[in-house]
Amino acid sequence: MAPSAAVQRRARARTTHLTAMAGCPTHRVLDRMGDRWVSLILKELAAGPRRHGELARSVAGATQKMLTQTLRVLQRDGLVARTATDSVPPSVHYRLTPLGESLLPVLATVTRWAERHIDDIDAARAAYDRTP
Amino acid sequence: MAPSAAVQRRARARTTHLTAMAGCPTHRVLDRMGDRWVSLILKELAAGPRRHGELARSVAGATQKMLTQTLRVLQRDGLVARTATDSVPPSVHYRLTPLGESLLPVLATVTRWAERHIDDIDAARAAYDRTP
DNA sequence: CAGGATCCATTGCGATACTG
DNA sequence: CAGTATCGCAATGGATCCTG
Repeated sequence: MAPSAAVQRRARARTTHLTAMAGCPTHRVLDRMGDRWVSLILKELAAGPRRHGELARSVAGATQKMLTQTLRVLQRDGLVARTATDSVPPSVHYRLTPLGESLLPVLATVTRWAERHIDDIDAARAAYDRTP
Repeated sequence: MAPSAAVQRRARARTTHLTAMAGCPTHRVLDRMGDRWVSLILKELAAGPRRHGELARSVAGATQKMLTQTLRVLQRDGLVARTATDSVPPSVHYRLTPLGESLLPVLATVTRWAERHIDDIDAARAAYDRTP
C-alpha cells in the first residue's frame, strides 16, 4: 500500500529537523565531546604537548586506530595541532590550540557537575532498577 | 603464532583502562549528553513539562522509538520524571527533576561556547580540507 | 615511531506493525 | 495516546597486518 499522507508528512518533518540539527552548534559540540576518547585526550593534552606514543600509553584504553582517528578529527576541528619532524625515526607532537584550550573550562564545568552528582545518578538507577 | 608478551601486556592495559573509564563520572555524563536526542529533549523540557505527543512534535527528528528509549534512559538516570494517569486515553507527562534542572546550566555553558566558537571550527575544517 | 589499510563483530537506529 | 516488538541495514569501533 502507498504510505499515508500523515506518514509522509511526518517523514518530511523528520528530515527537516535532522538537517536543522546537523547545523546546531550545541549539538555538534556535544557530539564531539561525547566521542569516546575526546575527553581523555583533551584532558591529557591539557597538561602539555604529548608525543603520539605518550598519548598511546596514557590513553591506553584506545586502540591505535581510534587514537589516530580521534586526533585527526580534533585536528580538523582546530582543537589540536600536530607538529611532525620528518626525520628517522619520525617524531610527532600534539598540543592544544588556543581554541582547544578555550574548551577546557567547559570540560571542567562538566567534570564538576559530574563528580558532584554521579552518586545521585547511581542512586536513581538503583531505585529505577529495583522497581519493575 | 602465539601472541607476543608485549601484545598481551598492551591488551591487559587496555582492559584495565576501559573498566576505569566506564566508572569515570565525566565520561559517563558526556556520554549521556552526547546521545543524539538528549540535549534536544532537555532543552524542550527546560521550558516546562511536556506530554509524550508534544515532545514527539517538537523533537520531530527523532523516531517514536528513539524518543521513548531516550526518555527511559533519562528517567533511569533520575534526570527526568514521568507521570502517567492510567485513564483512557492515557496521558503521560515528562518533566525535569531537580537533578535534571541542575544540569541545565552546564548545558548552557556548552551552548555558549559552541555558539561563540562554531565559526572557528568551521574555518579550521575548511582550512584542513583545503590542504591535503 | 607514527599511522595507513583491512577484515570483522557489534550495535545504534530507522521502518513498520501491533496492543491497552 | 503512549508504548512495545521485530526486522534489517549501515555505521562504529576493535584486532591485526603492513609501510616510510
